[in-house]
Amino acid sequence: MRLVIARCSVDYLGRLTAHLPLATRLLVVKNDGSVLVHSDGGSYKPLNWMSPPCTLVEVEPTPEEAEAGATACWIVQNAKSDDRLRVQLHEVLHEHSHDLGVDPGLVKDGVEAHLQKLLAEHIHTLGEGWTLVRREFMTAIGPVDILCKDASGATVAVEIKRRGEIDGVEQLTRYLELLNRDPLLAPVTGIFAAQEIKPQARTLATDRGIRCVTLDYDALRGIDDIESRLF
Amino acid sequence: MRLVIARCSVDYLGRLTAHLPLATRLLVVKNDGSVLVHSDGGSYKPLNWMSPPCTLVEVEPTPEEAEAGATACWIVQNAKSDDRLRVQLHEVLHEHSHDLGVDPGLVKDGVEAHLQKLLAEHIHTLGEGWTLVRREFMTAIGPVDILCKDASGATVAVEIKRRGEIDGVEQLTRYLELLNRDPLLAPVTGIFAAQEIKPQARTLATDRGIRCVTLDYDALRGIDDIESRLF
DNA sequence: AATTAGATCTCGACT
DNA sequence: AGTCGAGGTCTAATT
Repeated sequence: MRLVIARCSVDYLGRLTAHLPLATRLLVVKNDGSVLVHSDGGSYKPLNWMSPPCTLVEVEPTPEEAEAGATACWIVQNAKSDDRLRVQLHEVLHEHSHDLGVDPGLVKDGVEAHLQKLLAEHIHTLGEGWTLVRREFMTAIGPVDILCKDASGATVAVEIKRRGEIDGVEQLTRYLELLNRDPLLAPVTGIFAAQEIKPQARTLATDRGIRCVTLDYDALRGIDDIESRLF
Repeated sequence: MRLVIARCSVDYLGRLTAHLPLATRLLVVKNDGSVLVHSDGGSYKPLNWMSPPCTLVEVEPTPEEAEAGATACWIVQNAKSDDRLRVQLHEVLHEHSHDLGVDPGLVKDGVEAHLQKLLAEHIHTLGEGWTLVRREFMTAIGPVDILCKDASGATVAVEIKRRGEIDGVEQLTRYLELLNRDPLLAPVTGIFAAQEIKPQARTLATDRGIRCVTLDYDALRGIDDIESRLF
């Protein structure tokens, strides 16, 4: 990894064109040739970048660029597309290279998968006497998160999201349409379950007769802990 | 901006929990307190990070952490949520601070807006004798990208995407439903136009009687160039 | 390899 | 401040 702090201007040419005027920025060149251009603010997204696989070549600035003050020019070319980054270096203020080695990588504990597992294990939180049919119930257009039956034995399809938005309701609607064509299952009703449900999504769901349930992740985990302590 | 290359381990606690085992990484601390943890590969996304607004405090490692080799510990706490990053520093290999100042920001030239403009200007590419009604035709649920009339005078709503996926078809369907309630416009048919249309989206659109059109950005630009040269 | 759904999405525009 | 749509999305899982 090579770190350069420099006064520079940057041009990107590819799926769009973008230009960064002359300013002081951090340039990170990774081992795979990829480049990040960061300013001293914003979030983790760089102002500009080139994704691997790509190659960096250093060229002489054109007479016009040299006239404007450029001392060097990087051309970063993507190997698969014709995306290209052109960095004009005017003044290098700091430079350091270091070999980091290979990273062991991130260990994650997901949320939506965990929510699905917890809710499937405690399906009675949806209603007294409810029973699980199965998780990831397969249909022609994809898996339904949870299929279960209410106390009367009627089928219910549950769609789970971390944040419930309008496209989640659309997705569940498509599943319900399909499931209701199956005489062995019909009539199938729907539950839209999420940690947080956006007002528009709630309105659309309610309008379509889909029940909305707000999931409390910590509470579900709590139930889980209590029950695992009991048994 | 503060750059640190160090052997470190990182834990994130917030919307999910994640752990990075001990390894050599780049730590970037920006002026607003935000932190990026980068390895020497991957894309522009850091292995782990904390978005602003947040504060970084350096604390003594716990006895257990010190035992394991930690010499310092950063706690990066988000100011609005309870997201938190804990960085255990085992060995600092390089450190450098630099004031970058405020960045003038990125100048962009978008694609979807440009596609919409080009198609509106050359609406006849959709069919002989077609005429533009208007771009961004406003409805109660949002603007339709392009409203036009075919050679027979029938109204057509066009939804434009760079990449045509299923939710774009859903969006156009909602517009068509609404537009067809207006007796002055009905019957309104739909065109789903994109540089690239995913098979599932094409199937759904076709099933609903929506015509799919693949847009050639370069060709449209070409027509534009030729016509501007002619006139 | 291609497709799809999720993301600690991020980012901007608009209400 | 919240919502919505787009992204040079990126990324991981699955077909």
